[in-house]
Amino acid sequence: MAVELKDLTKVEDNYSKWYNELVVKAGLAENSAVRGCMVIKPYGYAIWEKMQRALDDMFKATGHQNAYFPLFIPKSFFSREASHVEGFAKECAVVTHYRLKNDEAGKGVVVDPEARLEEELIVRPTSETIIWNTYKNWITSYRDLPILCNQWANVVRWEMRTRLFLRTAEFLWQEGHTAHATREEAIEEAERMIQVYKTFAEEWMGVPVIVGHKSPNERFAGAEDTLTIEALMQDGKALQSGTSHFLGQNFAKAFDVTYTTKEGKQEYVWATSWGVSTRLMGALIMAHSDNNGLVLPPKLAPIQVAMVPIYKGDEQLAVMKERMEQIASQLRAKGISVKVDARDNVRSGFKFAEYELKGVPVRLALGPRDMENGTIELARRDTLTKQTLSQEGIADYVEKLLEEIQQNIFRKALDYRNSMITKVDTWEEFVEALDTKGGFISAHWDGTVETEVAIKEATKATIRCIPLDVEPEEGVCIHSGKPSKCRVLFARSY
RNA sequence: CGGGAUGUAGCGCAGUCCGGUUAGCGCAUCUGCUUUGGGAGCAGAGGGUCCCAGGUUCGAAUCCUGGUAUCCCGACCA
Repeated sequence: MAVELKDLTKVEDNYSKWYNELVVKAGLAENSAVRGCMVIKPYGYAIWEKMQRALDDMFKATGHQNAYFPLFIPKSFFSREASHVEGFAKECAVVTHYRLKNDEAGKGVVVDPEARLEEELIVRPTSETIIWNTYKNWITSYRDLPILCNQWANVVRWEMRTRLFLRTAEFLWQEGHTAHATREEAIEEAERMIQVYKTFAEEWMGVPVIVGHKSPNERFAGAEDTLTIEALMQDGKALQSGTSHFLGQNFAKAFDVTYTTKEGKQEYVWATSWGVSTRLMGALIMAHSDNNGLVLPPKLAPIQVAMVPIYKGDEQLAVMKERMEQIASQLRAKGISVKVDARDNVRSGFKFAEYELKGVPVRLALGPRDMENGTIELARRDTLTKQTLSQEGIADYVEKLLEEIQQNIFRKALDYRNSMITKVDTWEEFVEALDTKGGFISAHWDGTVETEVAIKEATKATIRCIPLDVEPEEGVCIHSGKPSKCRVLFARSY
């Protein structure tokens, strides 16, 4: 066993270090030899696959289809939409050549200077431009609309500083790109998809999120409106976990995508795009884990139940293994993923620690005492409690328990999140809440970019969102003192 | 891109200031015995381009010059 289990840094000591160690030690991912990129290990990928499948089902259920577009985007595409290029230009990987050759001076392989591309290719940081360049060919009539496509892909953003899952140079994501005949239909689509994300985050990941609009300053480059789901991590910092953009007619105009209406008129198409990434795994890890390791919600756990024998000698092991397989097949019949761990080269205690580190929701241990009494020991990862139960009916019990754990993990995160929303009315309260407590701060803002930027410079806190369900309330801006019509949520964030 | 640090066994590190036996420790690995209801113990073994290149020296992991990679802090991050 190559995983080193001991000495996980404590959450309170250094959150960043703890997170990093956890990701590596639990076998989820590690930094690659390539700058800023990430290697996702099989166990981590298994979680991602479950997330992917659940999301994909939700996209299909809302009428979307999968498609795939090119990795390389001609440079000129970017200059079509002015704010889009401004938003991404600083972090693009650029392909300039198409051939290598052996160095004549004998020092390995070099880029062949003769093989320079006439127009550079950009490795996609997001695919709006190449997709709208394609949609131009797909759309001529109102009969062609809507187009509801999703792409599962990897994208590259040359971030200056990276962190496993949260911000890597290359990451996996899905990006939905839809085209609509009317403004209303596109807005409805953007709102529908942010709700899909909310449902996924809360019901699958057990991570409560706040849905809202981004302030103009935090909007996606090229969007008219950006909807976001904002989650809160255990160190009190916010994490933007998914976004859905109403793009207006910006990309249709940039790529000249028009359609003929029923009345025979030419109109520009309305667009949305929406995406979530492997960053969600970072959210999952940071939202639930403790000093013993990961805590995974049952719906996303690659292994839902681990079974560990406690035994002396091969004969005992054989007997227990057989009994465990019987119980395991009862569980599997209910669609529960079970691992019977009959390895005889590591000890039981090691296995206990390992499954805790990996966040397996339920552990069943079977020892000589249990064999005698017809009992089994059940340990819950979320509460770290143990109980001895009858082997009779254990499958039914575990089935219900997994649902309870799923609920409990969400409930716990929700209670914490709710306790970390602080209402303040003055600048002093605002700064103090940020420094001593963290979390979301609900405060009045005058609605201007200048104030937003000034607050960011003074405190590093940004407007995470203007919640959808915000209630109108007269007040004055905590920074400028100008009138405000509603509260917005501030936080320091990842 | 600015500031700081690091590069020695699979992983984590000591040794470098002040050059000198065969480069060392912990974890991991392998072998044997004993153990087994929460991360086993003892004994033994294997494993090295001391980041790369050049220089100084009788002698370089150690000193000098250049290069390179990684990490941290900032800036940046729809």
